[in-house]
Amino acid sequence: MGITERKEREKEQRKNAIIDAAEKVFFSKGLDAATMDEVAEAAELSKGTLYLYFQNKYDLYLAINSRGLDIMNAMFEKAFQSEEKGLDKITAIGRAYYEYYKQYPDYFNSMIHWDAHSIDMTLETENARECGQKGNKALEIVARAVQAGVDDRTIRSDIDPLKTAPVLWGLATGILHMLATKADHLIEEHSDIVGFKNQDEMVEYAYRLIRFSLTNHIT
Amino acid sequence: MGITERKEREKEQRKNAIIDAAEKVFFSKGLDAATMDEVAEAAELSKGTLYLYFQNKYDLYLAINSRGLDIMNAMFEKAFQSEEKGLDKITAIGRAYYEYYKQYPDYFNSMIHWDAHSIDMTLETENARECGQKGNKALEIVARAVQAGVDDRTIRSDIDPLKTAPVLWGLATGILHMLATKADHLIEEHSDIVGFKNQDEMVEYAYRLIRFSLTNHIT
DNA sequence: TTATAAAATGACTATTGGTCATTTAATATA
DNA sequence: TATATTAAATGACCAATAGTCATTTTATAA
Repeated sequence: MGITERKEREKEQRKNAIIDAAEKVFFSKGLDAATMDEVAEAAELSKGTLYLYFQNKYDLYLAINSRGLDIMNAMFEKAFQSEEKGLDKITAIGRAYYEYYKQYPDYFNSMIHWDAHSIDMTLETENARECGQKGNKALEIVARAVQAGVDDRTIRSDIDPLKTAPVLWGLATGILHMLATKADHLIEEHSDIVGFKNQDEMVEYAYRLIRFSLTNHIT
Repeated sequence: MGITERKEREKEQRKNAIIDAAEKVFFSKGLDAATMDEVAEAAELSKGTLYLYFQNKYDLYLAINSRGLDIMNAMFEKAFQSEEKGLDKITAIGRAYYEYYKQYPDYFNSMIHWDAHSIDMTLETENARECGQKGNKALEIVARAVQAGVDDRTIRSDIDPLKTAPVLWGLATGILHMLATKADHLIEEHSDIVGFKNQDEMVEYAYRLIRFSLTNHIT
């Protein structure tokens, strides 16, 4: 009898329905301002039910973030596949990261909040673990791309993939964080300090710099 | 009569005493878990008094962050002065940033929270403005260093200081954020993905890469 | 049809950010 | 010095909300 399976499936569906509702509420109001009552309302469930599926408010937020990471990793995989050469794979992943930021700003922001929260709170839930694993997966994709670049000589041979991948990740994340949190203000209000017309230009410039550091320049 | 001046001074002192107390509480418990009652208790004042000096909890947190930015900028200025050549100034500032992260991890973390908060909440208080200005000042110091490097030819002549400064800032911040939020976990638990023994090594590697991208390599 | 198990509910509690009428202290005035 | 006025501090209070749990409802098994 497939009753257990069906129930399992329904449970998963309900869980996803809650996450759907939570996205709407959290993304429109922000994590702090959003209330669990509002999420319950949006999900057409009672508040108590939410806590049958998620340990607490932040655990639910991590479930949202986990979804975002899936989308991001899918975009990374696609970018990886789309190019032949290692260096081009890296560039493609970098562009995919920027695309992710632009197409899914709310998911991207959830990553920033995840980061900030990890400083003073470590949650030991399934969602927290999944987020961690998916973060590692992103790193692995980058590492594979760097390795490919070392192998096909499109990047400098003295580059260590296991060192370069996390560094590239940090560098790109730093730029995109800046876009998400400060860039617009700087570009619009402080053109005397920041010489970019828009975000595209800043990403292009930053990526070119990074790319430059990976390639060989001895003639 | 200097009564007004003295009162002004006392007000400032009280404000600082509150920030002192708030640092202890916020840094030990984290922004969310800390309560205003605890801050009041630590400051030996009633809770109501806190709100005579700060608009709300987060405004008080920004006052803490503002202090951190002062320390950071002072370290940057010192680093800038410590070297003759532009490229060395940039390197020194980068190292000062890392030193700041290590010596004042709590202040550094407050910057991360500031970032994250700026996504869904913009506070229009004096402390918020001060933080913004001090952030810009950091950027200016970097820009001056880059300009010096262009002038003395220690960095590539096609580098635009007003573009490069914010990018460098984003890159370095990205690396240090990673150290603050993920690096230890990655280094200890995922040595198969991340090839660093410790944080020092990661910063060295990342900075070398960035430095490489600023210098001339045509023989 | 009845018993059992699973899922959902929503009233309730505890916590806490923020307020404000009242009190206390400091300064100015007579 | 005594009194009036202004400034600073207080803490009881309120509203909002995360999280709980005894009770009810629904689904499944006997």
